[in-house]
Amino acid sequence: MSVENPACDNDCDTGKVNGNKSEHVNGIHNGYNSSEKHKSSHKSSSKDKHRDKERDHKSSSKHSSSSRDKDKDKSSSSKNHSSSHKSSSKDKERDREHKDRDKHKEKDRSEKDKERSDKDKDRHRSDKDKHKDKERSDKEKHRSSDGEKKSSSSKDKEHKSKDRDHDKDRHRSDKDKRRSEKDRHSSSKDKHSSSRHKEKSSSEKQEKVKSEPDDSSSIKQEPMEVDQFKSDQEVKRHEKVKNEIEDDGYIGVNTTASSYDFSMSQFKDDPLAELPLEDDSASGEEAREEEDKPLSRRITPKKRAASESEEDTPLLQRKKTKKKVKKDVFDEEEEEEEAPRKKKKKPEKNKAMKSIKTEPHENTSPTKRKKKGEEEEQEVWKWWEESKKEDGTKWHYLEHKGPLFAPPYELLPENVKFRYDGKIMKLSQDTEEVAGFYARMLDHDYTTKSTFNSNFLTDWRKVMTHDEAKVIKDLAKCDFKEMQQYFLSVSEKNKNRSKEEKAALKAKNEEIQKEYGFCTIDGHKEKIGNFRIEPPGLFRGRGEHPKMGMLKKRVMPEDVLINCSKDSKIPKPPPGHKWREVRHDNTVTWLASWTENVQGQAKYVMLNPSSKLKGEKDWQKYETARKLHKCIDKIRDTYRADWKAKEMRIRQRAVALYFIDRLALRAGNEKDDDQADTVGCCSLRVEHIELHKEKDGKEYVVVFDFLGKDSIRYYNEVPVEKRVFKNLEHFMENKKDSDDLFDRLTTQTLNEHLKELMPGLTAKVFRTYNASITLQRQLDELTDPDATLPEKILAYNRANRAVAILCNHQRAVPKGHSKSMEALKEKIQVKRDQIDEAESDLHDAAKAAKRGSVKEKLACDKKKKALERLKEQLMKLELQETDRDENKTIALGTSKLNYLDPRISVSWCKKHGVPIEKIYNKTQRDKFRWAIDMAGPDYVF
DNA sequence: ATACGGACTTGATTCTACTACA
DNA sequence: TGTAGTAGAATCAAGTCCGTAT
Repeated sequence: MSVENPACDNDCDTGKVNGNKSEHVNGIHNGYNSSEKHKSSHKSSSKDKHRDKERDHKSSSKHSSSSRDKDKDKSSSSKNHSSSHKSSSKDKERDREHKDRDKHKEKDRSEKDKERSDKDKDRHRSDKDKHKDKERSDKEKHRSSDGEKKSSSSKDKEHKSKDRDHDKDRHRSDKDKRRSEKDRHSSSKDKHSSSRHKEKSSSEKQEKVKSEPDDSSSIKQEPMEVDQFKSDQEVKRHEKVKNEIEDDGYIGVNTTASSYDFSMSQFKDDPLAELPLEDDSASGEEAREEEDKPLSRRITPKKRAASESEEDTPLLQRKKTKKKVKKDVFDEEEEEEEAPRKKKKKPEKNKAMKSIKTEPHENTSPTKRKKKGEEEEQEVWKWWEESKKEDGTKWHYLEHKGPLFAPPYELLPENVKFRYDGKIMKLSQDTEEVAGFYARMLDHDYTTKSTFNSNFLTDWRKVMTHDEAKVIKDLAKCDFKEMQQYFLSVSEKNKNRSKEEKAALKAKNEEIQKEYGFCTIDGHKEKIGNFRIEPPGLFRGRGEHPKMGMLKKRVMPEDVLINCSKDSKIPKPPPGHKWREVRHDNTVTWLASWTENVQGQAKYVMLNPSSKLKGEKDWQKYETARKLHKCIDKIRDTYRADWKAKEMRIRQRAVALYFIDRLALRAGNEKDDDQADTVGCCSLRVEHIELHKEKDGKEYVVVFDFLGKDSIRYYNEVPVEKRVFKNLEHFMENKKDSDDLFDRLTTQTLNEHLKELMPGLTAKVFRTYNASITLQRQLDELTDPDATLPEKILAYNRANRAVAILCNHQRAVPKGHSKSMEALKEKIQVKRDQIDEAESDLHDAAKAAKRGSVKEKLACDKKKKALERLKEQLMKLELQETDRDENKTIALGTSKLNYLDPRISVSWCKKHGVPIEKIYNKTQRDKFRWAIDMAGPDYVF
């Protein structure tokens, strides 16, 4: 199947290809070492590496499960050199642990194999086959032998036979291979950045448009499916749900949980889709206005720093021009709100803010909400009912207590020894602290990676005393075992704390939260998101991060910038310390910041998502997405037309945009070599796609396979239009695997172009837009107004899931998943038996009732009711089963929190009488308070 | 033009607290 | 009452995008 944006279904073949997301392996492709990567200044090196990696990963995936096991064994024995000779006692211990883990893994593996093969089977099935499946009973399915499944799965495309655990194992072993391979390659590493440039010019010459038949006229507008991987359970559920519900029109043509139908006609019927594009001239003017903004009006940090005295100059004026544009946009959108919005008089905020403490502003409309239990009444600031600030400043008054620093290091007890080369060694405080960071991670896979180990050792030696550094040179000779044991025992002790201790601790934490967790902003008390400064530790990059294992240093007040109102009570640094700087910049939202030493990036203390500052921005984000909805047709027409453009630059842009729109890919900024090698749309390389004129019965299939954000694998097989396909072929001509696919395109140029199409439009808006519109359409499609509450919730989760799949949001299979599924299944079986029993009981009772007395009739009624109750319970359990299984590898949270316009969910809840608590938990309700308050049942995205 | 860095959002993982169950 | 499992919260890495410096 192709996972794609259902809203953008105007172009491709009807078919779905069985790509699948289930095996987008989570961050686990990191298994090869790239410690040398950052040393090489040539991008090609990392790219080559990546190619190697992918090659490996392709070939390795061909392994049968047994060879995988072998690999695994190999890997455990072939851990990198330095870590392989850790002290023998440690090894034993770890071995034991590994064995335990392996046992579990083995179990999991066999199960996963089964599941995977099921999935694979399903995935590759033609539609006809799928229909056959529908007819097959789940019992039959379960009976079918594992072996059979395996053999069928092994025929499947290699990629698909993966899941996280396997990958982890495999990669660990493949790592070494890769390393050696890489080394081999490294000598021949091409400096392709320069070669790429050369090629650019050469390919420029080739870029005459080949006259292709205009196939745009033959756009197929048949329904397109976002099909997901199907599993055993899905088929099973499919049957159940289909039988029970489909007749009622509960679910569309294909009722598989994972196959959603999206039809263009539906799209076209959308009244909003037909709305004319916004006035171009107006938007052009806005853009011009933006451009016209004098540089002098803009604030630079330098300026800021240079002129502490300048603080008083009205900052609000500085960004006025820009913000005016924003404001216009926003206001315009606000008018479209169907939720009645009482416009309140704008409070005068910038005067005498000092005097305002935590009292709610008189002009705001706080409502009082009684929270359950002891919780006192909480003021709710309905900022969304106020008009927006026009001047672009983020606040007028800001007061807070400053960040909370990590607790100081506590020395280990005397009896906890560190040994080097078998000999006890007393470490200095700093050295011991850093050693402790490593000891805590001993159980983690990280410590088996040589990049991690070498980075750690390097940084560790930096904090050592001269004498220590003279001795400690080989990590393999270090024995952290006692330290690790100690930490484990401490955490064990913490777990077993008495009630009183726990209560005391809780109280203490609440106290801290009370003191540091809130700030006063424009007269309102608001929650801070992360008031704790990150404690020191070892950097844990995701994927193959060249800096993993480096020491994240302790942040001192001298490193911290404080941002607050000049006239506020300025937070006091801890005794004996000073802040690095106190500034009063109300054009930013952070309260404190510091620079982290590993990547040199700024870290910020910011407000909680429930705050006005964050909420307003969030709201605005969805408004931009809604605006895109109005001109999406035109934009799609534009990029389709651009596929035929003369200029390569424009064609590349158009094809990239098509991917971003249809597949919800991320923009894909350029990355440095000292980061993990991951890509997005604009940074895709030739090696990341494969073109198939024909694949699995589909024409013009593009296979994407790359590591995206967080090194999460994106794998998708997508049938595209011929013109896109031809363009891609053209883009790939005369290029090496490691060359950029879109060599004339950067995120900047793409976004510039998008800005011209619609003010405020950037690549990421497409993700938001497509996620939200998908949710809305899915909800419309999947919700049966007459369904029971659990069914409705299942429908919601499915709609949510469709989005998560579109966005490729994955998670590791929860630890006890298979176990808990089994338990659930057992429960269901028990329930079924009960129902059988109840049915026969009822049968008897009915007979008796026919003959007779009132008493018997009553008994019969009673039995009837009991049976109904049981059936209801069964259905609930079954729904739970489906939901849980479908969610196994998919993370719903991210899309719920970041991509789905909450008003869609809120209106759905209101329309269908679903309590909002069933959809949003407390934090989410806090974050989306504005939406809950504002959206009525008729809200349309 | 492009490199760089600031500010903010997005995202998976890890920690913790709570809940359901034996 | 203790425990396992899970949901929710916290954490912090890794993106996007924008403006400025070079």
